[in-house]
Amino acid sequence: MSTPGRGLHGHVLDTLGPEITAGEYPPGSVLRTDELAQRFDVSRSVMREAVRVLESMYLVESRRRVGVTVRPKSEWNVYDPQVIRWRLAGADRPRQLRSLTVLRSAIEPVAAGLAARHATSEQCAELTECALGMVAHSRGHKLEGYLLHDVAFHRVILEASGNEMFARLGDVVAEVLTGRTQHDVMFEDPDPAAVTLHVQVAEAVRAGDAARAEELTREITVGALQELDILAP
Amino acid sequence: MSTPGRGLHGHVLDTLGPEITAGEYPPGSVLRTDELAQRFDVSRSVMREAVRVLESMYLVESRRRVGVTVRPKSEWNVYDPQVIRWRLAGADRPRQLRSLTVLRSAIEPVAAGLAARHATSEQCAELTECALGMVAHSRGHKLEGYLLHDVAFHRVILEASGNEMFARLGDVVAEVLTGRTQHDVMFEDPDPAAVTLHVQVAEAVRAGDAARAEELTREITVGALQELDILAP
DNA sequence: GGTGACAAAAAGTCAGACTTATTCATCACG
DNA sequence: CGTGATGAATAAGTCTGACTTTTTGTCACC
Repeated sequence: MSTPGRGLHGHVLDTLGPEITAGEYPPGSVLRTDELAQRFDVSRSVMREAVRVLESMYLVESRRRVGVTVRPKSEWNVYDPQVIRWRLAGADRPRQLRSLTVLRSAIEPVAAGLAARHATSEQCAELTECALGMVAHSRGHKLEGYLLHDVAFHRVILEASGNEMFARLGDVVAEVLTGRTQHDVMFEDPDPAAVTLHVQVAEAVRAGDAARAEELTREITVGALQELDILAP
Repeated sequence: MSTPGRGLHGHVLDTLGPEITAGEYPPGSVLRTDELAQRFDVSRSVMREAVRVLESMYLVESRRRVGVTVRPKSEWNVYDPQVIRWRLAGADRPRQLRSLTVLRSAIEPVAAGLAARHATSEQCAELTECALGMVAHSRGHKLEGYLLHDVAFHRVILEASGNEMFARLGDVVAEVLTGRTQHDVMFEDPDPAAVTLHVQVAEAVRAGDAARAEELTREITVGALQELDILAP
């Protein structure tokens, strides 16, 4: 995924971004453009472009006569897909995963409710197809296939909500679900109850039952929270 | 409060960003770096830095031999504070305001519930202070003072949730609330019921009653939705 | 009609010189 | 002593021009 190697400045970012988001430079640390350019063996122009990008992510601030200072974590643009990916690849991956899962638990039920109101018939069909795909891959260690349909399912829900802010979280959810399968929990077949819930959500959306779609999705996200030992109220 | 005039490339962005987010260039439009540099009377280096930033916001894509092509709206990083500001300042401000208010309605109740569990005593004190400030400015056309405390209130809630993703939405909520007061609805004193709800939320958080804090906040956000004629389920 | 070579176009890269704002230290003055 | 002005050092900011690389479109040729 991502967009690696789109030029020299991209390569610089692929190294420097993870370093910063991993907290290797404490807030207030000062980097010098010239030194960085030397370190990465690129020209100052290229280095400057990379710094501009980091600046637009609120990871650093460039000031005359001072240098490039690292901003405190609390100011980072944590919704930037690139930042999310860097952090998921780094040391505070568990923390990031928890934050994102809580975010999901807030967004997805509401999105499902809206989807029940706004989904087109094509989207309903896609949803059903995804749910059936999940069922088909729910037994016998077909985790890759299951994941594929799971991701697609949640993507469709978010898009069908008709809210662009929700729709853009599709990538984030995909990242979380993928990470969960690849690294963390879920060593064996998925929880049958979760699979059933997805099927029921698809039904509720098709039926236009917003309240039911919302509640069922809430149950799904509560399950996700519990997997990470995050207590549900 | 943005960060205007942080260099020539910033000035370019202040013009070009709003143009793109306003949809002046349809998706797939091609811009040339050299022409843009001429238009803004800056060097190519400066123009390239600006393009890099636009690229990191997924507004454009720069490809060799082709030029800088504008991406479809569906790919924009709509969570970038800069993009949000540009769009709020532009033509589809109403649409943006609706999206963000729906987002609020999903996030803030959950955040309030978490705040009831995690808020420090200092945060509880701040919250009460904000709520009282709202009460004090709720009558007699003191909209500026009311807004100030309202913004602070929601900021504290989001921060007290302990979730960094929620915390970073403080600026967005501030933007929405400010916009609402300055341009749109709310010509006279705020709804007394809303004021009361804020006080009650502060109480619930202090008491550690997560369910009550969540439900009361949900009522607040439902009110915000209704102000924009967005039907509540 | 498909295939491959060639040429044009635009972004990408680099090096070097110059400008400008900011900070810090020094020093004179109250 | 403090305090404020002065000036020098510093690192980012900017510009220019030359060169490279990749991609694409075209055109001849099979």
